[in-house]
Amino acid sequence: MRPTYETRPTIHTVARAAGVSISSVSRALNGQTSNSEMVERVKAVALTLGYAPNALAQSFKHQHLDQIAFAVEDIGNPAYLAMVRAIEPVLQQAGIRLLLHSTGASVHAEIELLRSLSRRYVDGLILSPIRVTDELVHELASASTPVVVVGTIPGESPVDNVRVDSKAGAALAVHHLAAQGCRRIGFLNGPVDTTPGNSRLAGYQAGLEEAGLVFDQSLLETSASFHFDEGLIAAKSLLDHQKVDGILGANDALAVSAIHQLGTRGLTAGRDVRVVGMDDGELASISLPRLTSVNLGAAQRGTIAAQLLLDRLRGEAGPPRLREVVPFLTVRESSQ
Amino acid sequence: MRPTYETRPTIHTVARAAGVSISSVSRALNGQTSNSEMVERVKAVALTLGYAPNALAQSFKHQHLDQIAFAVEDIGNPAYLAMVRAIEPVLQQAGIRLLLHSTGASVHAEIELLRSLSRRYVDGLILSPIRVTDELVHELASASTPVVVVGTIPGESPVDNVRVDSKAGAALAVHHLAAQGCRRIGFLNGPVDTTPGNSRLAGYQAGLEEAGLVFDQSLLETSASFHFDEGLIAAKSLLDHQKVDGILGANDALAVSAIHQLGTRGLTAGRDVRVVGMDDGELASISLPRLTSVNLGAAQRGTIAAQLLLDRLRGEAGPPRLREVVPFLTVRESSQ
DNA sequence: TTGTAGGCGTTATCAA
DNA sequence: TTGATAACGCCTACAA
Repeated sequence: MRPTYETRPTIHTVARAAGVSISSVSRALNGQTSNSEMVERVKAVALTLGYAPNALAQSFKHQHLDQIAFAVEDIGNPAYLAMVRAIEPVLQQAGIRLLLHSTGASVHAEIELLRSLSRRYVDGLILSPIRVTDELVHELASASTPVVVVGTIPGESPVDNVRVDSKAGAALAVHHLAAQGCRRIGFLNGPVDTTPGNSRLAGYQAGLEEAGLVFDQSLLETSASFHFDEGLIAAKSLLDHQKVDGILGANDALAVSAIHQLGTRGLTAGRDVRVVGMDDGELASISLPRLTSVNLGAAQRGTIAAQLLLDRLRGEAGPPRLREVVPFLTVRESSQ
Repeated sequence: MRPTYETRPTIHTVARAAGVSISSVSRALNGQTSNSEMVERVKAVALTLGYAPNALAQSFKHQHLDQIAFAVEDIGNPAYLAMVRAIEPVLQQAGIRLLLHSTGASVHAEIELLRSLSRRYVDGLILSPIRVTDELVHELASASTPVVVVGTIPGESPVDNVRVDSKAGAALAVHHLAAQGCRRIGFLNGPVDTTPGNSRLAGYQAGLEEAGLVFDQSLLETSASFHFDEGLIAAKSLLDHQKVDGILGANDALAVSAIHQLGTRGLTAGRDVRVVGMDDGELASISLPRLTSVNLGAAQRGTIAAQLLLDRLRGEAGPPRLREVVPFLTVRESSQ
C-alpha cells in the first residue's frame, strides 16, 4: 500500500503545536538567537511531526536553488564521464546538486539551454560545447546565470573558461611515435567540424613538422564519429590503403579500433605498429595491449570548472578567467 | 566584463509595460481565453523585455519542480551509465530534468537521501541500492515522494521495483561454457555482501549443478571490488592456483582482467580458455578478443524505471509494481 | 474579458 | 526575545 504524499507539516503546523509563532520556529531551526528552552521545544515538536523545511519555498525566497547543470553532448563519452566524477565531489562539498543535460551534439540545443537559464531553474551552468558558433558565443554573453565553458572558445568570450591545449597533446603523441622510430604515422581523426577534431588535426600536423616528417594526406583518415564502431571502418580503410608503422587515434576508442584492425591482419599493436590514443581514460589501461595515451586532464578540468562556477555563485565578480590544463603522455605497451 | 544577474523582469514588469494586470499577462502567456489583440501586445512586450517566467516561483506555486533524481553508487559503472542514458530521453520527453546523486556505495548515504526527499527538492527518485538493509526498506516505505528501486528488494517493499534475474543470468553463462566443453569453470566474483555479488554466486552454483558439474570452492575467487584493477589481483590468484578451461567474470571488467592475466601466461581467451563476462556493456564489444557477455538489460531497466516513476508523478495510484527483465547471452569470440 | 486579492512556505524586518 | 506582517513571483478563483 502506498502512502499519500499530500499533507506534510509546514512551519505553521510546528508553530501551532509548539505554541509559538512561525518566526520563532524559523529562528529556532535556523540557529538564530532565542530562548534556548523554546528552541529545544520547537526542535522536539519538529522531530515528532517529521517536519522538514520545504526546499522549494526556501529556494523561492532566496531565489537560488543550490543546483547547477552540467551539459555535454553525451555522458557516455569517457572524457565527460571523468569530468562528472570530478565535478560531483566539489559540488557535494558545497551543498550544491548536479543536474545533467544531454545536448546530443546539437548547437541548437545548447543555445536553447543557455536561453532557458533565464528561467532560473539552476544557479549556474558548466557547458562543454562540441562546436563553437558565433551565435553560441553571443548567447554566452547574455546568459542569465554564471556559465563556465569547458573547451576552447574565442578569447573575448565573457565567461570563465577552462581548456586544454589538445593541439599540443596531439603533437606530444606524434613526437613520442617519431622518437620510437616511426616514420609513417597514420592519424585516425574524428569529425573535423568539431573543436576537438579540428585542434587534434592541427596538432598532428605540427607534431609531424617538428619531428621533421612531412604531412601525407593519405595517412589521414577521418572517422564519422569518435566512437569505436565507426572507428573500425575508418581504421580498416587506413590499413587497407596504406602501410604505417605508427597510428595516432584522436581518442582512445579510435585507437582501440585501430588495434582491432591490426589484429585482423595478424599484426600486434606495440610490436608491429605503435599505437597511441588520446584521453587516457579507463579504456586505455584496460585495453590489450594497454594503450599509450595522451592525458588531457579531463578530471582536472572538471574540478577546476566546478570551482570557478562555485566562486561565481558565491558572488565573485571580476573579469572572465581562463585556466589551461597541460596535457601529458602516459606510456604503455601499445607504443613500445 | 560580466553582466549583472540581478534585476530580471517579473510578471509585474510586463504588466506595467503592457498596461494590463498581472493576471492578464499570466493568461496571455499561458494561452487562456482572452482578447487576442491584448495577447499579441503582451507577448510583444514580454519578448522585448526578455521576460521568462521564474521557474522557481512556478514550482513553488505548483509544489513540484519537474525534476527527479537518479542515485547510484558510481556513475562510472557501465551498467549505471547505460541506465542514465536510457532514463534521460524518457524524462526529456516528459519535460522532467535529471539530478544525479552519487551514494558512494554507502547505505547510510542512501538512507540520508531518502530522508531528504521530504525537503521536496525533487518530485521523485530512482534508486539503485547496492546493499539492501532492513533500515533501507523501512525508509523506502516512508519516503515523501515516489521512489522506484532498480535492483532486487524484498517482496513486501512498498515501492515500484524493476529488477533482472541476474542469478539466471550467471547460470546462463555457465551453461554456455559447459556446452562449449568446459569442465573446470572458474568464477571471478565481486564482493558477496552486495546484491549483485550475492545473486551471481548463487547463479554460478545453480548453473554448475544444472550442467552436472560440482561446485569447487577453489575455483571461486572473490575480488575486492567490481573494478578492473582489483580484478587483476583476483584473476592472478585464481590462475596461479588453479587450472581452468573456462572463466566467468561477475561483470565485464572482471572478465577482461582475466583475459589480461591469461595473456600474461601466454594464453589466449577463446582459444585456450573460454571467458564470459556480465553486463554486456561497451567494454564487451571493444575488448580483444571481443567478450561474450550476459546482457542484464541495464538500458531496458533504466527506461522502465523512468516510465514507472513518470506514472507516479502523473498521479497513478495503486499497489507497487514489479517489472522483471530477462537476461540473455551475447556470444562473441572470447568463448568460442 | 478583465482586474483584484489571496495563497503557496519561508525568511526577514520591525515594533512591541 | 518574541510575534505580526510583508515579501519573494506566480497562478487562479472570484468579482466586476
